[in-house]
Amino acid sequence: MVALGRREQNKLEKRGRIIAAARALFRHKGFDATTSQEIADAAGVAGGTVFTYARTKDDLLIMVFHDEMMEIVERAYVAARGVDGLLDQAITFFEAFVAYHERDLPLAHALMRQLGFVDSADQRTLVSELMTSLLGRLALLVQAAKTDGTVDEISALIPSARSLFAIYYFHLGSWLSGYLDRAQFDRALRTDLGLLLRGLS
Amino acid sequence: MVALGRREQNKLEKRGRIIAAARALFRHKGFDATTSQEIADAAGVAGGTVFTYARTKDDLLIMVFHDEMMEIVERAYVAARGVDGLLDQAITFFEAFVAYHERDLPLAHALMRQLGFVDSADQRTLVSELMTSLLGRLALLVQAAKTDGTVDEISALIPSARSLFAIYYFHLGSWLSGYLDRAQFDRALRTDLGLLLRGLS
DNA sequence: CACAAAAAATGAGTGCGCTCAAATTAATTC
DNA sequence: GAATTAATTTGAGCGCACTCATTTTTTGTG
Repeated sequence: MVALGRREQNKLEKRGRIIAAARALFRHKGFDATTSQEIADAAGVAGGTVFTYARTKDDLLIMVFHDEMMEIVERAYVAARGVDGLLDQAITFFEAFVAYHERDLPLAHALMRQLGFVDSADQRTLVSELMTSLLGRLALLVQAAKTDGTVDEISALIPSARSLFAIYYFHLGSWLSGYLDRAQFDRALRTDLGLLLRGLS
Repeated sequence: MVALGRREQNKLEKRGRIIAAARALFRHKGFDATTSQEIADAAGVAGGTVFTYARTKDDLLIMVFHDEMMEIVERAYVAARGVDGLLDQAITFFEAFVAYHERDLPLAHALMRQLGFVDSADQRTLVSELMTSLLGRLALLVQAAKTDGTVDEISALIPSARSLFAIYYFHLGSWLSGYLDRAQFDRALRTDLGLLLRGLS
């Protein structure tokens, strides 16, 4: 067993307080309206301390989402396994994320904007972890749906999972950015995922 | 003929100066390093004036890209028509954008980040215009490649064009965000576009 | 326990995006 | 062409994300 020194303990606990404070404030007041000073106050640390745990306020947003999103991936996978046909499975899978975002659209907007381009190594680590988990689950669905005899390695199915996700992600952005309303989003997603399954030609 | 009053004239010309100044400075110093005051100075207006022509500095970035991107769409279409097979046509098409971004990666990063989520109506207008043009051209390529006898309306081919673009856009983000290097990007793009053409099942 | 070295926290300070009340300029009316 | 109204410009000022020299806390050593 690895004994965490007092220092490590404190840091971990403080980090937790900061993320929790950020989450609560982002939810309650919105991302932009929340100041880093408020987060610091709520976490019981000085203003500057926040920035030793997160390089930017944006990093904080990613941290806030990371844990919750990891759970949604599992929930989405379980839900998807409960339906028949890869198309409906994929839609059910993504629906779990949409439902999650729908509970706090303004924050979803902020996240979308942040994910659009990731520039810090810290963010990349968190997002990579999330994507690996998400694509892995999707790939499992694809694997189970394969009926053509070939027993593909899961890694060979990542491109398929990635393509499904790419299409979902594009439409998600269109919806959150206000190009599509929710009904249009659902329709476009089904259409385009279907197209991917069937093939363009 | 519509006579533009002196006022309209001035506004148009001033708008042009501001965008041109922003473009030059963004290219020369980078987006973040350029201050709105510098743009104002270079355009010969007061600091506040910049924000009557663009609501935010981000809007300015979209404006800077809009015109150039519209041209790239045409160039990309012409280039794509010169090759055979929809897959290679699509790759050639997107390659034109990649080549454009490659000339100024830092700025491409900034744009990517901005497109991730669009919140102002001004931005939405510009981006919509661009996407309509882009998807229209892609749809033309798809139409020309159709050999199955069906004579589809161009609007019926938008989902196909959209799906192609969605996959490109996802990989573009992965590349610009540093998840993929250029070679990996090329490979992933070809793989996934091919998958879309053939179909997952 | 005393002391030194390293790590972490602090908060006043800085620069920049953006606002807005006041000033300027253009259009309109008689 | 003066007077009135409307549109545009202006720049000082504000708030907030982020920095960094200093202080405080923790760990390691004899």
